[in-house]
Amino acid sequence: MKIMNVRGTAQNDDRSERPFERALHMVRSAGLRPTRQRLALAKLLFEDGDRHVTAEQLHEEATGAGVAVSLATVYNTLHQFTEVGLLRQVVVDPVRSYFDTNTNEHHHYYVESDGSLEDIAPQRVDLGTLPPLPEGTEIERIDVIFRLRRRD
Amino acid sequence: MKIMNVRGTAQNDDRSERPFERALHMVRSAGLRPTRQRLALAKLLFEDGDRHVTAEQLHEEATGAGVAVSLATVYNTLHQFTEVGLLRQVVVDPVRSYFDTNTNEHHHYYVESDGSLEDIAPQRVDLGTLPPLPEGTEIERIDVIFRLRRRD
DNA sequence: GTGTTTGCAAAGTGTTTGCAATTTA
DNA sequence: TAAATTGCAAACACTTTGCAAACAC
Repeated sequence: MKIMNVRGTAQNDDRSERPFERALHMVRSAGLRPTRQRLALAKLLFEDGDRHVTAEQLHEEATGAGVAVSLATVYNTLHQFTEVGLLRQVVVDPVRSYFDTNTNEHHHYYVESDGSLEDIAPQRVDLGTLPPLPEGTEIERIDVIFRLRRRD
Repeated sequence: MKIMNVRGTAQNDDRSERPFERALHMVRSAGLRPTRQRLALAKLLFEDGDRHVTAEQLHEEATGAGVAVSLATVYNTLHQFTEVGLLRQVVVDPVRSYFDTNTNEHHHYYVESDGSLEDIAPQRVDLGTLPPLPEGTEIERIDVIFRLRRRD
């Protein structure tokens, strides 16, 4: 079952389908060719609920799972998935790029010391009245990042 | 007039002093040797109210102002200033690193298309009740970023 | 003087790209 | 078969580092 959102980009619902079918269908309905690499990466990314990965991590994971994918392809795929709305890029660290499988509105906890990133449901963060925006601009998105440290 | 904040780091008040004196004093009270380069950079950074700069920008500015500083020194200085609390690093763009002369609590407007960054006073953003934090963690800082696009 | 800081050029990191070989439709 | 995609290695941009020369105290 496929769904298109307002911008016409593919949406990842349907957690119940088998991983492979699901990956196939997600890639297809995003308008991308279902290549071996894309399917393998989609499967890794989307079969286990919400995830936050770096290109390096995903590449190692794929390699470890016996899927031969070059790092360059992982980068390309992550960006393509982001463009079609299957992923969202999270900017929390000046050196690493994280990609989030949750594309809905939500916020993040970030523990810099171990690089861990966790979702916060949007209704847990109430921004109240929005501040006046600079002339001639409109909001594209609001990111709220709780930067945490481990106690002790 | 110098002030130390709770963490014992130097604070940049005293906008009224002449730029050079001010720079000298800020660098000194931060426990850094007042070298020609540090003073020149501090002067550029702090003489004109709140600023957001990248290393590259500051380097060009210094060079343009007739101050010979190597880019490596600019990077080192920006990080040293950040460590001692004179600057704060703002993470909004996966490729550029911004440094903010406003080290007090506040938030940001960011227009990705032109890389412009603007402060939002903390009292304009009311976060209401904070969400429950992951076990064993505490808040270091909360970043709210309004990602904007230009209308038209 | 002595320890700190600088500049340079070289090395590093994460990421992107050009292009031939491969794969999908 | 035609167009899209991949992989490799080289190129990239930004940032850090090693070490000798310059500088602050």
